[in-house]
Amino acid sequence: MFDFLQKKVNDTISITNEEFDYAKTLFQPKKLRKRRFLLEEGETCIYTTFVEKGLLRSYTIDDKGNEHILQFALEGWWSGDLYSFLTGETSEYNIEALEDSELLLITKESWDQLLHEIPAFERYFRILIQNNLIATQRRLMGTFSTTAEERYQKLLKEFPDIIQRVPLHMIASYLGVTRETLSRIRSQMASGS
Amino acid sequence: MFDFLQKKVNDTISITNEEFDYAKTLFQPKKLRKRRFLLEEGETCIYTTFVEKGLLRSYTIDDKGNEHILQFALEGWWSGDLYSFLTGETSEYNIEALEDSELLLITKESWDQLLHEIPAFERYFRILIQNNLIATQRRLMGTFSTTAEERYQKLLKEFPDIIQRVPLHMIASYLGVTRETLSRIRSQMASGS
DNA sequence: TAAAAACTGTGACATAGATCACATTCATTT
DNA sequence: AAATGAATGTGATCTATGTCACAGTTTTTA
Repeated sequence: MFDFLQKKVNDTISITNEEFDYAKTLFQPKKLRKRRFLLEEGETCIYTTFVEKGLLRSYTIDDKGNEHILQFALEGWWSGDLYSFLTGETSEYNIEALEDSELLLITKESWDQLLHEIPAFERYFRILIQNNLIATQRRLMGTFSTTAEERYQKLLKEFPDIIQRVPLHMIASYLGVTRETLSRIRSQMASGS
Repeated sequence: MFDFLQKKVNDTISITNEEFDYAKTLFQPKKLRKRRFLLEEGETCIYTTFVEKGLLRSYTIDDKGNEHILQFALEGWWSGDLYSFLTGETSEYNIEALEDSELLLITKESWDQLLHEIPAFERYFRILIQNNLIATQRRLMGTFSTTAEERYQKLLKEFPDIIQRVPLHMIASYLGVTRETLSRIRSQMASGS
C-alpha cells in the first residue's frame, strides 16, 4: 500500500527504510468514490493527500457561480489546500474525486511531526512545493502571454492522460475559458490546420 | 548590513546568532542602480537575491514583444528565477532594478551548503516558497475569476506602496492587461463610483 | 431498461480588453 | 537649459472570448 509513496519520495530524496517505516505510521488510507468530496468550501482542510490511485480536482466557485480548477491530481501527486491546511482557516476550495480513488491522508499534527523528526521530509516537501511554484508561475505567465488554443495544445502535449480522463468542460475551466470556447477551439483544430 | 535579513529570517524561524554569523559569510552584497539588470534573458540565474533596499521586477517578453511581470520585490523580499537557479538552465526572465537598490546575493553552491549545514534554513526557504505558492495560486485564480478593475483594486489595497513606486504601465503588465486598459479603468474609477 | 443527469456541440449576439495612432506631461541626461 | 526619452491619457476600431439558448449524445442511477 505504501510502496508507491516510498518510490515517489525516493525519487527526490534518500530516506532509509527505518525512516519510511516511521512515516508510514502517520498516514491513513482512504478510498474516495467518484463524485465524492475530500474537502468542501467552508470547511478546514485538515489533510494533505497523496493520490495512490485515481484522480482528484481542486476548484473554487466564483461569485457568478463559475468553477475554476486550480489543480488535477493524478496518481503520485499531492493534493490539498495549502493555506487552509497550514493556518486552520476555512477553505475556498472544493476537492472532488473524478474517478474512484485511493488516497493516503496526513493531518497537520502528523505532518509537523514528520517534518520535525525527519529532516529529509522537510527537504522533500520543500522541493515538492518548489516545483509546484515553478509550474504555477509558468501557468500564470502563460495565461497572460498565450491564447486559449496555445494553452490547450500545450496541455495536450504535456499531460495527454489528463485530457483523456477528464471531461472537456473541466479542461476548459482549468485553461481559464468557457466550455463553449474550448469546443470551438477543438473543432477548428480538427478542420483547420 | 545583515540586520534586516536576520530580522526577516527570525520572523519565520528561530536561529542562533552563531548560525546567522555563518550564514552571513555566504552572501555577497551588491548595489544595483536604477534600470540596471541583475539577470537578462538567456543567461543562467546564478544568484538568489535578498532585497535590502530598493525595488526589483522580474518579467518575461513574449513572442509579440510584450512584457509580463511575474514579481515585484520590495525591501525584505527575495528575487530570482527559481527554475534557472536550481537547474542551471538559461532563464527566460529579466530582473531589473526599478530604483537604486542594495542586494544580498547567494550562489547555488552557497545556498545548497546553507540548507545542508543549517536545517533551520531549509525550513525557512520551505516556508518562504510555500507562501509564495499560495500567493501565486491566488493570483492565478484571480485572473480567471475577476475583472482587471477588481484586480487593480485589490492590488491597490494590498500593496499601495508598489502602486506608488512603480510606473502604471508596469502595474498593467503585472495585472495582465495593456497600459491603455489600466488607464481607462483608472479614469472610470476617478469619475464613476 | 427507463429515466435522469452529465457532457458536448453550435448558432446568434454581446462585451471586455487589445490594437493603433496621436498628443501631452514628466523625468533624465548632457 | 535644452533635448531626449519615459510615462500617461484618449479616441476609433477590432477581436477573442463570453453569454444565452437549444439540441443531441453518452453515462449513471433507480
